[in-house]
Amino acid sequence: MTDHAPTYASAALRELSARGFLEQLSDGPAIDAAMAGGPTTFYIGYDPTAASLHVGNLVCIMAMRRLQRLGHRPIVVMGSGTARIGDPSGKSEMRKMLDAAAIDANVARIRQVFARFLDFDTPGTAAVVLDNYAWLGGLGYLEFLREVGVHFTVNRMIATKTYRDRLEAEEPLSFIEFNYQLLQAYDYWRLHREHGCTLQLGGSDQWGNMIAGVELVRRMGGADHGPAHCVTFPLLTTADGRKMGKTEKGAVWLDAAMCSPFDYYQFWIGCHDGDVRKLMAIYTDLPVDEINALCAAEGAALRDVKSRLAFEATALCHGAEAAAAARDAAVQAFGGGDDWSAVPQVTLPVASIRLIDLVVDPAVAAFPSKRQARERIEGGAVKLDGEPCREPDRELVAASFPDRTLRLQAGKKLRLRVVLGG
RNA sequence: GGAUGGGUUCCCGAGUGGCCAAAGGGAGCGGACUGUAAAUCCGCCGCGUCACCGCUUCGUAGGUUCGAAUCCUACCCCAUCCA
Repeated sequence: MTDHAPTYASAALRELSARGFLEQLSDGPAIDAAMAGGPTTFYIGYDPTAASLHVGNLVCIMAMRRLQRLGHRPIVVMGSGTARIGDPSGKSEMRKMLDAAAIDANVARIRQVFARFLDFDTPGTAAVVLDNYAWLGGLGYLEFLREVGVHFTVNRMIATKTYRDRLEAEEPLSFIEFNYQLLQAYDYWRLHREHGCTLQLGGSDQWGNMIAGVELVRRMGGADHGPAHCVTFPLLTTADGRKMGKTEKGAVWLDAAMCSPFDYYQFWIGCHDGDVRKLMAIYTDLPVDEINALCAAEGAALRDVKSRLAFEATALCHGAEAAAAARDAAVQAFGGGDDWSAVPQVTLPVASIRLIDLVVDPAVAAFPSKRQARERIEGGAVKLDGEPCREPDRELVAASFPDRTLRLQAGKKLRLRVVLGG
């Protein structure tokens, strides 16, 4: 990826390249020239198919942040319209269709995430959020076919990876999904025409859809703002080849309600040694030189570099205060401290409970089944207030703990304050 | 349409009538070690108040048998080859 990195004239591409963002460019030299020549309006689309974005999506958001800081103008497109269709890219089965209410609820929550990463105020480069339902919602079928449909050949479409994979696997590709690419291309055309957008960014699985947009803009004769381009970013994997951003508990969400700052911080600090530099380059604002200097550390010193990574990343997403709290909590919870005030807390509405029942309670969910919980407890995986407890049947009585609160430690990762009674 | 081989627990993959909840490997989890990392070693790895008991599982539905993942029947799906 960084093998023969070309030298770019634009600060934008130099920055993205140096930080490991670039995967494919529709026309590198042209993009470089355009961005070197002045502010470029670019966009990324997000389909609100979940209530929050996760760290996988964050790659693109950080790229937007980088570009905005270099004077370019971001447009975030919330795909309320396209979410009603479902993008088949990278999926082997049709996604279940979402109803309008669910989509609207998702949009409302996701919008808030962007406020943390992008600047919505500075005149000239302020980010804007648009919703493609605004132009897709009222689209007339005949009109759309005549205006847009004529520019696509089915021959060409089924040759693209997204559709070809599905067809070759002989998995059903519904007609509604087959239309997805046209709608995304149409988004680009509208943004180009009405907002002067000349660059689309996205994950590498979006290449086919994005190129379709680039071509549509050209065919629609929209040269007013210069040619349209697109750039993709790599799908990040960890040093041992796993998809970035997944943990045992699922995706690492950016919404504090779905993934606490404490857990978010833990996600970063738990990364592999070999990933630290790459993650810092993409997920923090630290200058490349500083990252290189930090990552020169070896052995145990890398631990401090990781905590820096975790702090920076958490601060961006949840604010410096929450990040500091997460860091302090981590030091306490994993460093043998007693002050767990910043560690996540759950309350169980009972005056007493057996250890095994506690540990399996949905609110705690330390282990997947009672059988395993029993085995783990007997194997010494659980500590209460710092003391190992190997008795699954031990009755925990609220009154015997200060403030009816106990510090629960289960396995390597889970740290929780448990309040009994309520 | 025909032939042959196959569908096994998260994945790969053994198992061809009882000793099979099902070898082995991977992943995962827990413990030790450590740097909340890696490597290594040990343990666990369907569910259940749970050691030697019960329940559910080996493509689906039936059948034979005291007893089946293993045999029979039909059906579905996959791979390769032929037309």
